[in-house]
Amino acid sequence: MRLATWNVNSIHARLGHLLAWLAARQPDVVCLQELKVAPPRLPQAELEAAGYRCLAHGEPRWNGVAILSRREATLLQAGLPGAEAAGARLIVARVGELSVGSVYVPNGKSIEHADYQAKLVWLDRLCAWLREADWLRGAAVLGGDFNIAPADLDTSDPAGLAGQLHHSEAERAALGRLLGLGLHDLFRTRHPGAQGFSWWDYRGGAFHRNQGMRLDLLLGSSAVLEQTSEIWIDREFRKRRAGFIPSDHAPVVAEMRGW
DNA sequence: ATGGCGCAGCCACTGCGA
Repeated sequence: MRLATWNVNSIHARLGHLLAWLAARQPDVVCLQELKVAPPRLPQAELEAAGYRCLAHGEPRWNGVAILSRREATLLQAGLPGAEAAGARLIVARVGELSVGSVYVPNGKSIEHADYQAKLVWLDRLCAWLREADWLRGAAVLGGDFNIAPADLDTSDPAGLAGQLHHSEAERAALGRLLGLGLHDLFRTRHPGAQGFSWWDYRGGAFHRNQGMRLDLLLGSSAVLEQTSEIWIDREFRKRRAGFIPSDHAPVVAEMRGW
């Protein structure tokens, strides 16, 4: 089974790119973030024609998360309870024996901004909700844009950006508490010393210069880690291709023996 | 000249992303 997460930066603007990627990579389950579309305007027909069911939690203009699957999927949760005002940032579904969550953590703007404190509160609420979640105890994956560079290896300028947004101790501690629930950062676990970014700024030729961060993570339970044979970042689809403007994020893809 | 992006929407500017 092939499972992926991808912040598409608007599912409408990216639809042609997304369909080309689905056809090329043939993933079985995909966590999407930043749909930026009201639910009635989701491209359900195009996704179905491509062979994918789509469970989504969206709102106009901002945020929005979805889970695509080739198999039947059952919705377990749409929205983080108690954090609805922060936007549509969480959806959880069951696909066969596997539970899958797609998450879009608030950006935070800057460590001086009120949104940064709201980001930390949101992460604490997610952690508290997951602690009580039955679905996390079995074969489970939480995939998405966590908006945190987990360690210095995951950013192109660890000295210059030390303590700044995505790099602060408080953000990394919050991510650490999520991992403390029994989750594993699949990329880091399988590639302990490798530097692999998943986001590059649109500006300044950042992708070409490989100035980026690893913000997009697949966190798996122990049962999932045992079944993960490979995990890789699909940089090909961050490149500008004929007729397509890419997202500023690349897909992160995991290969699993089970399910 | 101090930016060399891209998205959606009460649409020609603004807010947001990271």
